[in-house]
Amino acid sequence: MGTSNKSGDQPGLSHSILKVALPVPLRTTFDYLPRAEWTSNQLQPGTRVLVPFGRRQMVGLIESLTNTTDLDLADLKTITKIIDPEPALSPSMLSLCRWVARYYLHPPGEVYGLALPTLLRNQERPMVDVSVTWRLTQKGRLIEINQLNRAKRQRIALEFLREHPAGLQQATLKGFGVLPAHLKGLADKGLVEPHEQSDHSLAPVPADQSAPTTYWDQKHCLAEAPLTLNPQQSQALEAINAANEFRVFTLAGITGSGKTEVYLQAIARCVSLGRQALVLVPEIGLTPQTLDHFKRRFSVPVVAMHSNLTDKERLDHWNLARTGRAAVVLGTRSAMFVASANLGLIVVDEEQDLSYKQQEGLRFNARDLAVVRGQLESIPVVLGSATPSLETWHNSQTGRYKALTLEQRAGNALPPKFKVLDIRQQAVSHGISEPLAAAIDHHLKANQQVLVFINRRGYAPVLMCHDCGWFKECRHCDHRMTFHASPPHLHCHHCNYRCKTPVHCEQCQSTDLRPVGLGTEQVEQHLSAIFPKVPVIRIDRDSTQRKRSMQQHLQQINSGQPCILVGTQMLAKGHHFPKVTLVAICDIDAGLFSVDFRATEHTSQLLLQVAGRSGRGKDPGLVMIQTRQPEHPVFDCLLQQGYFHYAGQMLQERQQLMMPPFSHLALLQAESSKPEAADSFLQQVADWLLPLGTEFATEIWGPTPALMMRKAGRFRFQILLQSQSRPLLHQLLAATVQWLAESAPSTVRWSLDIDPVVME
DNA sequence: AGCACGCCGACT
DNA sequence: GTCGGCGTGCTC
Repeated sequence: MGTSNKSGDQPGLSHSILKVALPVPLRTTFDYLPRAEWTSNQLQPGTRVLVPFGRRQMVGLIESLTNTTDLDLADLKTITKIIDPEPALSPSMLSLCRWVARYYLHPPGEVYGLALPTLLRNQERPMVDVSVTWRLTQKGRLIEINQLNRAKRQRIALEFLREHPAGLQQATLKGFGVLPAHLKGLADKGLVEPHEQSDHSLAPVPADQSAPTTYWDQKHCLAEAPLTLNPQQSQALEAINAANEFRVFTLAGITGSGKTEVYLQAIARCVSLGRQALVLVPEIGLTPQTLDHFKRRFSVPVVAMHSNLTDKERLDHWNLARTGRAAVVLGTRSAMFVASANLGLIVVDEEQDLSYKQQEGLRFNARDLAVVRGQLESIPVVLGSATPSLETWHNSQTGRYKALTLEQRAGNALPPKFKVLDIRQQAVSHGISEPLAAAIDHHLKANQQVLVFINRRGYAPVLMCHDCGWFKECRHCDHRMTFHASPPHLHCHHCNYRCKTPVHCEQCQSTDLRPVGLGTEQVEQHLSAIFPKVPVIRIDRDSTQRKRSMQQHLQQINSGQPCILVGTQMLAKGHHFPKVTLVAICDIDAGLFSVDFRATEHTSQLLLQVAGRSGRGKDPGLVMIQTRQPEHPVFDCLLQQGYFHYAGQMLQERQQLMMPPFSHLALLQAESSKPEAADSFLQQVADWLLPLGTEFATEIWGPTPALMMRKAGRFRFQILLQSQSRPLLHQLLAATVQWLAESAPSTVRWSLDIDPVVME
């Protein structure tokens, strides 16, 4: 700790120190000095800079300006250079990032890194692509070309440039074998000169000169006519449109009730006011169809933001949004960090979806950040869902969020009928009971399609020795290997380890190894056997790995011919299958009895989502649920009285147990290659934490082994912290993180999950 | 995270 | 004798 020479002691040196965030896993920024010739305009927070760090140069971001430092002023290094002529992050994005770093107790440099496209994170690449054009100088125009006979490429370049007096792009010249070095050679001789030009891909010029900040025609935002809204939809739309400051709306509507149309019209109104909209969809929901739907509706620029884009595409889209040229940004959770110059509305579709929670690194929840960002930017936020998360539902019940409800199915579609099949006394073959098989047959004969849902891929979750009960476990995880039939192999779904199918039992040498339990492959095979004339289409991660296979499957389904769809949750989300009239849920029981206190919530949401795939056309839908637990309250309460009633019941249970949303959780995990290291370290943490529990009104549970103690060859332990006071919990966590960063041995990796949603 | 420095095993 | 294993420590 430096005590002398604090710059703050020196008069006249206001704001002469820059706090720079660097992409290192340290919970601090680093202080640097600017060069004397730089103006404060060049040094605005959010600007990218190159700085010496250790013995290398790193790209960082000016976090703030200050005039004090904890170090000796003489120890500070000087910023090497300013990379961009303007800040990469706006003040509001900086505020969001600061909030995130504080709330999730995460290294600031990594948070800012998330808000920048990869290409800008560690490269010295300019923010906006500048394509370099070369043209001849006066000397280059006049020189006798034979003087370049000894430099063949330079001569070629000069010849080309003489044919194109307006100049040629460096990339074009490269196509003729002229490299930057050759051009540099010519430039050194004074024959050519570079001429910088901003990338034309960012070109759409203001259509209306009187409104220079908007890059589209506000009077003509729509490319196709909106649908007619029913009274409830209109009411919801009006409520959203009336909000001109921060306000969170929950749009709760059963599947098919037309939430999307409400979003689209709210977005239309937002862009007609010249402002931008940010729309978040679940990972699996951002299909080309969704994007097409938006692009078809709007005549203003819509850009996508998701992990399948190339780095260059992401940079371009980011720039379009940042500079206000993209009217709508449609993306997955990471899109919450995309800056928009003039954001007017945030929509989060299917807000309960687990893919909004990042499960490693910075474990943020994009839905929660939507609310924070809405508040920072003073704009309305819409959280839409047929089956809202209990947190969101609770907030809308207590009036913190404004509840909007859609109860009518759009068009003439009727709600599906539910039938619970008690299969305890039934003959069940490969997961399909006789009454279910009969119902499938019936629907197929009526020229309808059938969807069979099993949330497990592969053939069977276990391949077991019939003589002694032995089964193969993963060599890296505490988990059985899943049996896959085509091609035959064993596969660990937790670490991706694969091996050959064993021929005999490793314990008793018996060759009688049998698949136990259900997977999509098995059901597909069985249904093909009993309905040989009907195509059976399996949709899961394995069957859709090839690039266009999902699209091909969807095409076949949309042709409308009778067929059976077998699949995992991939089928449950976001698809519209108008010809499906029967949905079968084979194996719901596993989801009802999990140790995770959120299991019933997630299972009921998934069940209704799958059910919602049926009867979306003109024919009514039937949902058959096979179970050995027909008396479970989920069936009575959820299916008879609906999700909102069931949500109320689940909330009461949560309140009795003082679980979220009636308390706040944080999960501290530690892992190491040797079990003792992580365990004993967490024991130390617990010893340190326990005496503080009372003072900070926080309960400390653990350390306990993680549900799967060994995963991918590492041993995992955890401590769960629970408190009714968010600020106190947070204070305790902040102190804990500091303690951890100082004292964790290098063999132990730890992570902190604030507001965990799945307790692995 | 990188990248150094630093102290003990098998090798051109 | 050295090349190199990864443990520890530091980065404004």
